[in-house]
Amino acid sequence: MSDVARLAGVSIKTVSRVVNDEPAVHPETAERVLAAIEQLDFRRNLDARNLRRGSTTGTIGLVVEDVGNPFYSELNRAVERIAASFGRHVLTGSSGENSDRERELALEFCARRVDGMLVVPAGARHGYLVPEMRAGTPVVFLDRPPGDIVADTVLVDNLGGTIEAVAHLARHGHRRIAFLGDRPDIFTAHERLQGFREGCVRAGLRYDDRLALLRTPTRKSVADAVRRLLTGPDHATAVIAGNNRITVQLLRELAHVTPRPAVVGFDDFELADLLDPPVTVIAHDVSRLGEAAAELLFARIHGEDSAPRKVVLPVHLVPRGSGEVTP
Amino acid sequence: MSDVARLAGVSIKTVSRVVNDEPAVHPETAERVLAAIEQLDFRRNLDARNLRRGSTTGTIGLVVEDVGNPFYSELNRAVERIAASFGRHVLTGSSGENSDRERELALEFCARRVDGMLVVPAGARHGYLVPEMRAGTPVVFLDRPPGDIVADTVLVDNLGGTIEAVAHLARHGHRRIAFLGDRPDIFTAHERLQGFREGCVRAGLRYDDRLALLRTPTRKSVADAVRRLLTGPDHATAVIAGNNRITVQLLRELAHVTPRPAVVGFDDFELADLLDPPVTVIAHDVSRLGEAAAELLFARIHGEDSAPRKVVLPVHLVPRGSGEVTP
DNA sequence: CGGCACTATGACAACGTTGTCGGAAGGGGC
DNA sequence: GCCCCTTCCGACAACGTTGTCATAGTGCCG
Repeated sequence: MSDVARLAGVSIKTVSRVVNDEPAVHPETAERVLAAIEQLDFRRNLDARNLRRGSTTGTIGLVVEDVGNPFYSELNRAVERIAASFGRHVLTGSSGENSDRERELALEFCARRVDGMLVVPAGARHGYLVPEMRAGTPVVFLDRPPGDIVADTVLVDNLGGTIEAVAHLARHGHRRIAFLGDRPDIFTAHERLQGFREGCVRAGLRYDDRLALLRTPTRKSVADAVRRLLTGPDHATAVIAGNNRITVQLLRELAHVTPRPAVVGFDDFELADLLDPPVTVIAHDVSRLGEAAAELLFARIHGEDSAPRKVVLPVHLVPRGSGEVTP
Repeated sequence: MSDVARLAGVSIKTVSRVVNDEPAVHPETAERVLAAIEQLDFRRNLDARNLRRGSTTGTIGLVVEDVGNPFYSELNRAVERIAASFGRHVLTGSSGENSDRERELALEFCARRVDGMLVVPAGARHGYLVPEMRAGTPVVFLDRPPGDIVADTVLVDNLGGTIEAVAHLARHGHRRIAFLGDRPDIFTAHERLQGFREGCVRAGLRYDDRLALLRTPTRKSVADAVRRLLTGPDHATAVIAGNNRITVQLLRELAHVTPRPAVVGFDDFELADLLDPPVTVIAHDVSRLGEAAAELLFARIHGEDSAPRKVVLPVHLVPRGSGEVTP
């Protein structure tokens, strides 16, 4: 900046005025300064500016499990949209369902002084964020609640959705329904299992522990589950898949299984309607989830200091065929 | 920091030493300082640190068309992986295929002094980046080349892939093949169209202009294209879809069309193998694309200053059924 | 005991901006 | 001629760190 000032024959303060569009600078002087800036390829140093002004960084952090997963990328897009409307940018990170990595990312983002943070928890303990929150970085949790603290949270109705799925299958005559979920330490997986149980009870079915299997969805684990739950003499006639990854793996495994069990998947996914049979899902509005969380976060950033809120977004069953098979 | 220093009864320099893990500080003193830090919830100001050290920001920018598109989100994930291995974070932005927005994002990221930037161009002019690049921010373009400047670029073999698709369909007896692409001003769309033409020539087919349609893929435009190209007396018996969005839209439109034309899609996508019939695609390794670009970028960041490189990654046809239909 | 090396610490300047304040120049009213 | 107001501009301090250098104390060697 001082180089610019020297070249333009003014003081650095005047240069500062020009780059900040402050009034009270003669048009002719401004012109000279702009020419000098152009000539020297001057870029003002944002760090220095922020330091001096104590201003915000203009970014928010977003920690998800995997930015490559369509579910989270849709979330990411929605968050980005809201952030852009508030003139902010988004710093993203994938925890890979690893709580240490989640913590590392979240603290790193705080150290960068993001204006706020959105976190899809991977771990169950979030006390490490309390000092940050107290220090003024608002945090909103989404899709899953924080482990051991109270904070703003936006969830979807996992329980209700799974209950509805069971009811739907029961209405179509299924008496032995299996549930295939993700690791039980993941909140959504746990809650959907609860919904499964509750759904069985409400539908008057005998809940059988051996019909619920909770594992990280890999090709192998799902194939194994199919073998154990959906084939053999005492097999289930219908199955509920606990999330989009599981549904996809499951469909892949079921491609050559006959008779084919009825399937209902939690989370909608692209092309579900084009498969044969089309896949019935418990759908929820992922964009809405991201938007709601981001909007809440910006309310906090702008000073809203009411008690922590807990929002639960509705889900709804989309019947497409795969869940309407009669056993 | 001075508060911490006062509370611990040391100078701020010593506090600085502690937070930076510098040697030559007495363990007991360090303990006192750490206690004070804890008690006061001290967070060091990264802006000041960066200002003083003139250090890098530790972030790289990534501008894509839409972080919500599975293609770009996979790219994003790959970039993030490489960035993490270099201890960097990723700032993402969606241009929405709008060149002004692309420019705005790119310049904004530069103003934030990212260490480097990856850009999937939306526009055709990138002269605006020259001053930034000269000022020391390396930029690597991926998936599409920059418009009017020379810079590092990582592409996939659009031409070869489409030629192969035409050859494949021709081998299965198709003589009238249609091409459905995105807006012609998008590089990949244009190049794939060229490949389509060239492929027709090589396969000894009469190239018919009316069989190629380039539009933004919307429900309506694709439905219209299906009506015009794939039905009626003189209809094509096979169609090549120019990217993943178009393929999906196309499949949706074709769901109830008989006889069903053969289909080959550019870009692989999830569940392509589970559709009926499974969809033949020209596949390329999206993760590899992101990794190659990110690796090149980090080489530049670390001072590699050879001439701008142009990398073209291979594609390969994955026959699955939809392209092997005989007319 | 003088000299030297080493450890632990602090004073101070500097990084590149911007906010505050004050001053010079010019114009207008009395 | 004097005062006051407005417009334009610069000197200077401050933001919160860290690098440089200096200093005091300690232990060891000859």
